[in-house]
Amino acid sequence: MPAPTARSVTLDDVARAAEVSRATASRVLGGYGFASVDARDRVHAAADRLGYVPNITARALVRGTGVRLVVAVTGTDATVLDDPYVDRAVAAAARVCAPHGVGVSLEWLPLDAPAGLRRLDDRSVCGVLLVNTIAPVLDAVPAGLRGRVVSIGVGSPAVPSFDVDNAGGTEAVLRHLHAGGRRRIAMVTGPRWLSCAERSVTAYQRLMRAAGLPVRLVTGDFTAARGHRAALTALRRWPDTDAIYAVSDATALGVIAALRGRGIQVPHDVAVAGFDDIPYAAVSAPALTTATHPVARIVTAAASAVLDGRPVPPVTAFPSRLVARESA
Amino acid sequence: MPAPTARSVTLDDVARAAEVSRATASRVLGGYGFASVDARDRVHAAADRLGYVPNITARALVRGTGVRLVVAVTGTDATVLDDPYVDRAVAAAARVCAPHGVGVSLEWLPLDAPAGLRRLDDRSVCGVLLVNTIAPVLDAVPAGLRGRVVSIGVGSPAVPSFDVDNAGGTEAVLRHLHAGGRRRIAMVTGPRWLSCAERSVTAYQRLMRAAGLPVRLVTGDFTAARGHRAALTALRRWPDTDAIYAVSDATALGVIAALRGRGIQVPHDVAVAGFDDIPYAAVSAPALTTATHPVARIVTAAASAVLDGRPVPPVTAFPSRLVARESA
DNA sequence: GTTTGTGGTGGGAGCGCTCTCAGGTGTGCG
DNA sequence: CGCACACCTGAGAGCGCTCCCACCACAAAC
Repeated sequence: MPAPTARSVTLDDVARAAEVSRATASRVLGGYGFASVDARDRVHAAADRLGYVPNITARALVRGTGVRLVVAVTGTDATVLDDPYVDRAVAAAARVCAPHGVGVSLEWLPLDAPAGLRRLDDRSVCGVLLVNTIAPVLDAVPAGLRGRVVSIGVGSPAVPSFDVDNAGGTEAVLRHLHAGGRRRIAMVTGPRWLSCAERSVTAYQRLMRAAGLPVRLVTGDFTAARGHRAALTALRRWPDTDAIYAVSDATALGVIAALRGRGIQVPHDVAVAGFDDIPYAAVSAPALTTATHPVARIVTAAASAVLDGRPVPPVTAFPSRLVARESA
Repeated sequence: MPAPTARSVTLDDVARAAEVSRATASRVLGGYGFASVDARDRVHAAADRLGYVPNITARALVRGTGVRLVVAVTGTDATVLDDPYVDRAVAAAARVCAPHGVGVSLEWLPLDAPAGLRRLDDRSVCGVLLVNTIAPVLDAVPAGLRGRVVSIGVGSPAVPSFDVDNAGGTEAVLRHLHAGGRRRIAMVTGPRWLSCAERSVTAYQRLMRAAGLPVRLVTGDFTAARGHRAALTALRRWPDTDAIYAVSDATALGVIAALRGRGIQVPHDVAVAGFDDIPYAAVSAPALTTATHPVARIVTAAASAVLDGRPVPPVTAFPSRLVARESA
């Protein structure tokens, strides 16, 4: 339970000191309505002298605007909150919200309890950013939250989506591998319940089939550890694999570590590509070829949309771009 | 400007539906004071039926408790907010705060404007976590914020500190390098204005002098790019360097990339060690030897202390532990 | 002279909640 | 029977703010 904070200077104090009414002080400080130059000066002087800082809680209460934006991450367990993608999203959201005096909360939305969203239907919540979410969660958005929820990923008629062009990014990576002469390309997927990761899988399947190449899928979960295991599985099943495309960079780094452990040269024997362009992709050995997308821009756009409360187009797609480095 | 949220079910609605007064409903839902079994049942039933969610803003206003916790990061520019350490801190803080309905804001505190803290002396702020801060900022903590501020790093008489044992961690790493036969150990520092990073430098200097070994310092800034440059500088100045200790893992990964670029074998020719144990330390090539410290635990402790408002010991130190991997 | 602005001001309601306080009603005990 | 002492309840003040609305003074237009 947060402890009460010390009493501070209120608008009443300022008004009294400036010898005007609270309404006038509010008008001056809020910058709306009329006020004589004289009153304006006196109020500003008093506010400065007293060190007045408006109480955002009270403002939020009367305006009914909410004071925190929730980043809700869907997943099987709370470890999804440790994802670097989530970290970046929270940081970007926090930066957008800070000037509004709005805080950011991180919530885990269990995969099997989509109704958990209801808990957020509280007027202190000015918006929700759904990360890595699934259709049942979108369907469970309570009416009171409508218009204040956006999804970073899959959308729905009721929930606008700000999304990465996973299919386009996947295509760029696969074309690059193909251009490098790779033909037996395995893919380490994300969790299969996550439709935005599945879009990459669908794109992979489509492109491989179109090119008459074999489809080789191993399920991963975005983590490096799982990527490590997945690489070994792929090599066991299809020893002639000459490239591995991982749906996240963390996974790709795990794949590279596994190959190194097996004495397999990257990219000479097996090329490896990831997806995300995390900071360490550039300094891994070999430096990781991946697809980049503007997480910060996506989240900034999404958070701004929620905060502004403007109507938003149902889908805003952000392009993904190939970053060719050493690993493929 | 956040948009007004839809009108939702209030305590009055619940009270009316349960045919009790607002006070009784509040008492039942708040779990304090007396209430007959009958009233209790009716209120709970009504709350469930109506889908009542308390408005945390209103509660915070009347209790005067604040609804957001600010993570304030000191640095020369806003890019400090992209630090993975900061990301982890925000995520951990958000997780502690969420159950209290408290949001987390991220603020950048310019290095040359310690008074920026004053802006936070607002009753909507229930606490401040100072990250990577410096003495002038601590001295500038406004009176109204006293008791609600803790520092992750250097402390002061007015501001309790939750800190990593940088000196101990540095000692552990250097002893490990020494035990591996390394004698010409260069160090890539953090920003020189950051006293908690400087503690590592002091420990390095002390230990090297005590062992009669040369002190070789290059200034870094925690980034991989700077680590890359710093490694080249160190090699130019002291070509016989046989180990590089970087004060952050990101820096160390940059160092390894630079050495690889020069065709220098790690750890055969030059050993490399970092500090932090970020997730990618384990999957880099070679896997990075580093010192780990419990960021999540530190921040959790700090955030809980602020939220609880209990008096806190002036300094709480968290041990740092060597993680020996391949790079040293 | 009356009407219609137009700039300026303050009263006051009310956002949704907590919590004090003054009052009940019922039981046990001297 | 009176009194203390539970248990239980609701009226109401008030957290700090915004903003509607009534009001006033004065000037311009009819």
